[in-house]
Order: sequence, then C-alpha cells, then structure tokens
Amino acid sequence: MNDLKSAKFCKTHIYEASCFQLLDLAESEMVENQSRLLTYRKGETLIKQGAFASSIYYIESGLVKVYLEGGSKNLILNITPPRNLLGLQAVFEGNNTYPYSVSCYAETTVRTVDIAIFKQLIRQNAAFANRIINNLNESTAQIYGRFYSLTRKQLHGRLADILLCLANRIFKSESFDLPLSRNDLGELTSMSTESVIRLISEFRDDGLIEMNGKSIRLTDIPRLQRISELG
Amino acid sequence: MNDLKSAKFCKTHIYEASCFQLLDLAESEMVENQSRLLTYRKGETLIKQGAFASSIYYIESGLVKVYLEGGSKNLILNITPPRNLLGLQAVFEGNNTYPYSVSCYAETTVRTVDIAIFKQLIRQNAAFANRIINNLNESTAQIYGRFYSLTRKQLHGRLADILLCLANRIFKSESFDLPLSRNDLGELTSMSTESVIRLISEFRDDGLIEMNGKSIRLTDIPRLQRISELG
DNA sequence: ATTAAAACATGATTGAAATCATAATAATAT
DNA sequence: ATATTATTATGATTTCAATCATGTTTTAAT
Repeated sequence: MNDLKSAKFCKTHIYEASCFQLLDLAESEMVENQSRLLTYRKGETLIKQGAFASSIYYIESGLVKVYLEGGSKNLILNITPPRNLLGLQAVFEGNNTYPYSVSCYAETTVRTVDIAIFKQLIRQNAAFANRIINNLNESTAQIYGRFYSLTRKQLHGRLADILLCLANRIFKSESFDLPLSRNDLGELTSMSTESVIRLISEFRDDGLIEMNGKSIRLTDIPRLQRISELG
Repeated sequence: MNDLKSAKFCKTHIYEASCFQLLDLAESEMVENQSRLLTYRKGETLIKQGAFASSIYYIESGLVKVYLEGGSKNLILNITPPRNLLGLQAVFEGNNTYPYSVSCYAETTVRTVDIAIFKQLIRQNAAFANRIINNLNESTAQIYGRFYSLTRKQLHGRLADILLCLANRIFKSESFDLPLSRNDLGELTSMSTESVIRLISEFRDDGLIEMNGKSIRLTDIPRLQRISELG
C-alpha cells in the first residue's frame, strides 16, 4: 500500500470524509496502513448482511444500495452516493456483524478501513467519535424519512419521493441519467415493476417529468413536492 | 436540585444507563446540576418532533412510544421501556431539532439532561461517546427490524412481531398486562383497529395466545416465531 | 345510578395495488 | 445476423386489508 503514503494518496477522497480530518498524524498513518482501495463491478456485493464486520467503507465513486435481506424481497434502506461511509452501523460492542447488505448499481470504488482501527479511533479520539455520531444521526434521519414514505404514502407519493431524492441527494441536478431499471425503481419504492411503469407514464403524461431512454428531467418539482406531501 | 446531590440520588437509575458510569467526578456533577426529574401523565407528550432539542431523556419508569408525525397518521418507530435514553438522535451539529415525537402510554418518570452538557461530554470523553455510538447503533438495528416488518410482512406476521417484541423486549415475560388498546396496537402494527381485533381473535382461537381483559399470555411462542418469519 | 363516551366486536363493501397474462422493444450473446 | 434474454408496456383479474355500517360491552363522568 505504498501509494497510500505517497503524495497522490493525500489527494484522494479519504480525507474529504470530514471525520478523517480530525485525526492526528499517527492516527492518519494507522488508517492508511490498514486501508485498501477496491473496485467492484456493477451488481457486485460489497457488504453482506450478517457477515462479520471487518471494514468500514468509504465510497470514492459509483453508486450503491444499502438493503435488508429477507425471505422473499429485499428492503432498500437507502442509496448512497460517493463521499459517504458504509458500515458504521456495525460499530458495536459484542456482536460485530453488518446489519445490512450493500451492492452497487454501477462500478464502484471504495476505500476500506479496518474496523478495529476505526473502533480504536472512536475510543481514543472524542472529536472523531463526535463526527461519527453526527454521521450516524444524519443517516438515521434519512432512514426515518424513507420509513415514513414507504409505510404511509401510496404509489404516487412514493414515486415522487424517490424522484426528488435522486435529483436532490444523489445527482444534485433536476436532470440525470438513471442507472436504474424500472425493476430497480420498484424495489426502491416498494412497488411492483408494472406499477412503476404505469406511474412513470402517468407522470410523463401529466408533465411532471420528461424521459428519453435512461435520461430523466424533473420538469415540475413544486408539483412533485406537493404529490410527495399529499402521499 | 439538592436531592440530586444527596446520597439518595446516587441510587437513582441515572447511573445505570451505562454511559453515565464512564464519567469522572466533575462530569457527573455537571450532569447532575443540569438534570431534572419529571413525571408525565398517560398520554402526555415528552418530546415534540421539530422542536429545538433541549434535553436528552433517561426513562426511569413508565412506557413511551417514539413516533414520526405526518399528515394523517403517525408512524411509531418503537416503544421504549425504562432504563433507556431518548433524544440521542437529536445530537447533531447545526440543526438541533428532535426528529421524532415521544409520548407515554402510562405515567412515566424521566430524568432530563441538558443537551449542551451531553454534547460537551461527547466531545471531551471518548469512552462516553463510544457508548453513545453503541446505543445509537443498537436502536438503529431495532428500527431496521421494524422497518422490515412493516413494509414486507402482512397482518399476521406484523401482529406476531409486535407480540413477540412486547414479550421479549418490553415486559421480558411471556405473560403481561397490556397497557395498550386495540387502537394502539393498530397504530403500532400499521393496521386498522378492526384488523387487530379480528386477528387477535383468530390468534386466540388458534391457541397462540390467551387473553382475559388486558392480560395476555403467549402460549405458543415457537409458532408465533414461525408466523413472524413467514410474514 | 345513570348517562356519555371509549373500547371491542363482526359482517358487508370498497379500493389500492399486486399478480397474472401477453406483447412489443431493446440489449446482449452466439 | 440471429437467437436469446432482459426490459418496457398494457390490460384483466385477484387479493389483501381498509373502510363503512352497526351493535355490544366496558369504562369513565356527572
């Protein structure tokens, strides 16, 4: 892992996940020494629910889904774009297993950090731990929103929610190329593929969105927001 | 707050929330000085979603529900028994509002701790922060389970889940006096009151539970677990 | 004790959305 | 270039569970 100590490494994203900026020199070096850069191909599994948690992941590029596995259908907890950490919820005394699975929608590069190191940093560096708490609470707040959307809204509201989420949180633009199939969108909104297709047509006919192929543009965000709020 | 410094206070529950044991003398005193003991009557609201977060709550006795408020219906995130902390998810840089509401099913006594003090402790005491991370991740894991139950299981599975949760997590006994109405159970399982009534009768007829008045006994836990797993 | 209001109960009806069935396109592999 | 598979599409049917309607019992209030 020589490249990690090179000048080049200093420019990589890992230091942009704000928590790493709070480490002193020795701590940074510890992280660097137990860090690996990995690339996963579309569809590959990064984290397997129930597996012993060995690493925290920092997404450098790509797009992943975090989901709960269960009997028949998965439940997607959220989609996570680059510059975010994965696996924090496994930082736990005792039972050190990942509480969810993570796989990627598109080729994804991550930097892994040894979870033992990570835990040590939390135990010895209060500022670092504080940042992790912030991070955890931010992602929890997001899950709450999704929990509400999926349990209390019906199809229209749920589709509006996911479209707004993709625009605001993931792609940070009202038009974007969707790397997701209708089937993926169905999984994401907890509805059948057929319902997604029907609703997207409806939204398009109503002038809420434009679509050609994989490219989407939200043309009436205020109305989408109203639909989201009405459920 | 003289009573807080008395010998009596030293025996109260606050030190039993393991994180407080990690404080040194000065820190403990800081907590004690900014702590209040409050009693809420059945149905009262302890924490209001969206309000500025002023305190962390430690439940000494009673039973509360933590829920998201929304347009029409609330979404219960979990029920929390005594010896747990409430409001941790509001420990956040910047936007310091509670992300959920909390009200109580029965008379509830809580000890409040000033949130500014709490944050300071997190920033200065890594062991304390570490414990908080544990606590957050534990409650997140629980929410995940509920999220899955409510979005992927149908009525039978959801009712089995909540009965098992009450027995295992809340009352720690297979028979207990339920302080919840059928309406409350409906809110908790995301189903209509009528469905709760119908299903409870069905479970009783099938020999899964016994009920007289408010007292419930789970008579066939293995089968309830199978129902929970099947959905 | 009597009334009012919750809570519990059961059957009938309705509704939202999944599933099923069947095609048409588009993408990928051979 | 052709076959195979995945994706998109649309209509018909079914299902689960909510809502509605109505009645009974229990609890709380005057």
